[in-house]
Amino acid sequence: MAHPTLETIARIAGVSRATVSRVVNNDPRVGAETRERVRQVIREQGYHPNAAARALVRGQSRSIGLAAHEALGTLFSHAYFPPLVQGIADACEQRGYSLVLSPLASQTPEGLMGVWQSGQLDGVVVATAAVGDAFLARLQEAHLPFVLVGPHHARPAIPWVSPDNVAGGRMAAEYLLSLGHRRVAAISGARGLGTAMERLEGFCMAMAAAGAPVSDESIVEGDHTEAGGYAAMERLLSHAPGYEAVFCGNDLTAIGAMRAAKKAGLTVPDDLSVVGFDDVPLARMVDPPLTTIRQPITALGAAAATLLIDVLERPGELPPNAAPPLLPVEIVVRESCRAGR
Amino acid sequence: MAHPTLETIARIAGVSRATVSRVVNNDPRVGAETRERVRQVIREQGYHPNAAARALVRGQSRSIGLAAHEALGTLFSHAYFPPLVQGIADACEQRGYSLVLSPLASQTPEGLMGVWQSGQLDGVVVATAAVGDAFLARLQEAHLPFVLVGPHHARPAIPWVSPDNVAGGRMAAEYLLSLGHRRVAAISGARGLGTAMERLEGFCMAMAAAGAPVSDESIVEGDHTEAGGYAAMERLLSHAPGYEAVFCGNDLTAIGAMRAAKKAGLTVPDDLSVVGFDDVPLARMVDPPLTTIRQPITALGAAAATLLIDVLERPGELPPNAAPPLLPVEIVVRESCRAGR
DNA sequence: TTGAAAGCGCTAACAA
DNA sequence: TTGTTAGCGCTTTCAA
Repeated sequence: MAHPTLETIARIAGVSRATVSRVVNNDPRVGAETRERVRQVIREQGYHPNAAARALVRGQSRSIGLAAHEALGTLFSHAYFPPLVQGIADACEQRGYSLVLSPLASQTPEGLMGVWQSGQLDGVVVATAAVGDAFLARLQEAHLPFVLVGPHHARPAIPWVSPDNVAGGRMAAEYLLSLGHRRVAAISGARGLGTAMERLEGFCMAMAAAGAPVSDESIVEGDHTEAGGYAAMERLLSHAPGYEAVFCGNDLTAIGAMRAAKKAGLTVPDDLSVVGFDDVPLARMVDPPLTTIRQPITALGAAAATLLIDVLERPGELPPNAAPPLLPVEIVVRESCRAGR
Repeated sequence: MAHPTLETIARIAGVSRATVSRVVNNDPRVGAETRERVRQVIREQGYHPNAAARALVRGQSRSIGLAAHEALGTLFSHAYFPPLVQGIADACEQRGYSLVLSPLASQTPEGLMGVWQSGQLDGVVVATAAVGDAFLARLQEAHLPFVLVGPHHARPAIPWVSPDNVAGGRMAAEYLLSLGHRRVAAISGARGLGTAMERLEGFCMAMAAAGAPVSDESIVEGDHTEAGGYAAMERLLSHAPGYEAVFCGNDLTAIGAMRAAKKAGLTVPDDLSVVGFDDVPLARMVDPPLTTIRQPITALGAAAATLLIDVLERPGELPPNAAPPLLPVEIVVRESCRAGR
């Protein structure tokens, strides 16, 4: 017998299907003796409830999807994505949910809608910093619950989780300031990217609070890639040299910036202090090891999945406007900064 | 109307459920006019077939799982895993399958069996180098089709895909030999790990073919981690110094070995040439950039998923003993090797 | 505490 | 070419 069904168990145990179902679902309304006998048969026969049948009758699948706006091809090469997936997977396991990766692949709107509307998923974690509004609209149209990873202030009813980017930017600035640096530049991520803007905001706030100069010139736009960081640093160096330190919107940017600094004959940290953001594994391995703001990415993924599952299991219970908890970040001091003067 | 069903569409279009089903499944036995009308209604109503109902009646879910023997926590920190997942996901998308990540999380045998036996998955890709025999036995017991990523010769009936590790080991040795080195050591992965043994085998074959010495002393066992590579290199240096080059079982090992060499006052590549295996992203970023054997990891994932889906869709069609195609590897020459003498 | 029966949304064998 | 019908394996009233 490859796959016994409820019926099989019921017949062998001499009870009805309903009773077996109750036993399987821990319904208290079953006699102790009957329960034991049924359990015994279930064990003997190696019975496991059929997921599809359950999903059909219950109207939910106990699985959630992971969606990303970017092409799948690039996702797993980001240092960011894998630990995020891990956090999501951890939380799913803990709550007894399956994690389905497919919908992030089907990039055509039709493909996406097909998956989303098929009832295969109870909800989805949208793991992308730059969520297009069209994407969100489509998601809402699908009547599929979802949560966002990353800050989102435009549509208030959407639940989201995020690291405390503002605090991180502030920490970076305060650290550099504490080292005695005054002329501190910043290479941000793309304007319009909430995450990047928050980090920059924290940085600027701390600089302003200390009376340190921040100008249009001292802040250049990167794109969160190594190449972007390199290019941005080159621009910084050519247009307005003389900075003692630079705060970078993420680690890749910082690594690119260090490469450009080296190329320009500067030594990090002797001539230029550099602070990154994220603490990707690479950060500790570059030369010099990068001082950076650590983002709890795995925790972020877990928080997102947990929030989603909470929404799924207790619909309407969470006040949608409740401010989501910001996950704490911390500074990891390594060797890319040195005291000024 | 949140979710129209077949019934809804049938009623509106004035046909039977069967006809709608035929249209949805592209069954040719539908009149052109009827088909068009039904399609129209489907579009208007935003109908999408319910996945659970389909899975129930068809007895298959069109989704596959990804299983790993190791703890989930460590998986996504390996440089190897993310691109593998990407390849699998790519192939899944192409064939219209969903990829479910959950089963690699539930580490208890009961948890695993629950998922595997629930019919939620049509098959699973087992992505782990060191598959325990108990694990395989359990998998077979579940009557769930699966394929292995990585070489597997012990149980012949199990389909697997693998990079050409032997050729890779040979390439590394031949390259080092061509540079004029004779005293070449090797730091392998764990004995008993098929992948590691194949790489070493290729290396030894090429060395032997060239009449270069290989001894028990010149081959030490690592564990495919950076720390393991560091420790192994230290051992090599203390017990039998004077090697001109070292072939490492993977890149992490090579990076650790380079660190140990530096620590011992050796310069890479001037005093010691180092070759790695895998070509993880890190390989190009370390100093000096690592010469290594590139493994097509994403292609490997895609091949595994494709093979699995082939097995699922054409049961019995593939001769189980057919030698699986070995995916080609290539040497990536960077700056960690220098000509000898 | 237990069972009978209806039905979740779909496919497929059989009829017409 | 189309419709009727019988389930797929499960949960869940409603009765007993």
